[in-house]
Amino acid sequence: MKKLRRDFYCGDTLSVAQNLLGKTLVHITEGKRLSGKIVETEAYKGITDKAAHSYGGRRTKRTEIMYGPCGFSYVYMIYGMYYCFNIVTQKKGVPEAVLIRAVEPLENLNEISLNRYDKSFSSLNKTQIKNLTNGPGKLCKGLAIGKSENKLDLCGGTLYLVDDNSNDFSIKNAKRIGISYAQEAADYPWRFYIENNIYVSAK
DNA sequence: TCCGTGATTTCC
DNA sequence: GAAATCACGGAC
Repeated sequence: MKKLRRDFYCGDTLSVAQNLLGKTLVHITEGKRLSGKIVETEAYKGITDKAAHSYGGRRTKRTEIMYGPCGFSYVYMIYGMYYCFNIVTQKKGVPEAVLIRAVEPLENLNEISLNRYDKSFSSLNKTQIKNLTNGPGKLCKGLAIGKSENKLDLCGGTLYLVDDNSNDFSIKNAKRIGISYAQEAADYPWRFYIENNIYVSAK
């Protein structure tokens, strides 16, 4: 169980997005350890990617973190209600990132359940368990990732990834989700997921 | 399958 | 100021 070092996050964003699959996302909050295995990611290739917040070199207070060094978190709010968790890739000045779309909950299932539903894990039905963290907004709520988790160094002690040597799966790719406005970029197969994992948000 | 929710950022 | 937005849950 080794914490991933910064060089893991630095480099080609499409490669990092695939390498992230099977890794464990850990959030230490209020003395508790919440974690889940990453099963679905999407790559956002900055300047040339119409679906990215940083398309065309757009640089604002919100996107500033993407221009920094790799291995930092980029958490943004969407539709006024939900957060999405991204990992900044590439070197300083290149605003690319990987969106974590879904995880399989691993540790402290009861805390994750309370965060999501205000109900204990043992009271959940099958559908509720499946829906715990199978989407970008859901996993942020479940793992308690919000505004205060933005701009964190993933090489620190609060929010980080570990390698549990989970390699026994095959990777599928597909079009990204929810970006039909992005014209030709909407068809790029930059979504990656673990085949046959029930926590993947869509097939 | 569709629609209301609802806040932050960005664009004009 | 207005529009747009990398979702979700519940009503049909």
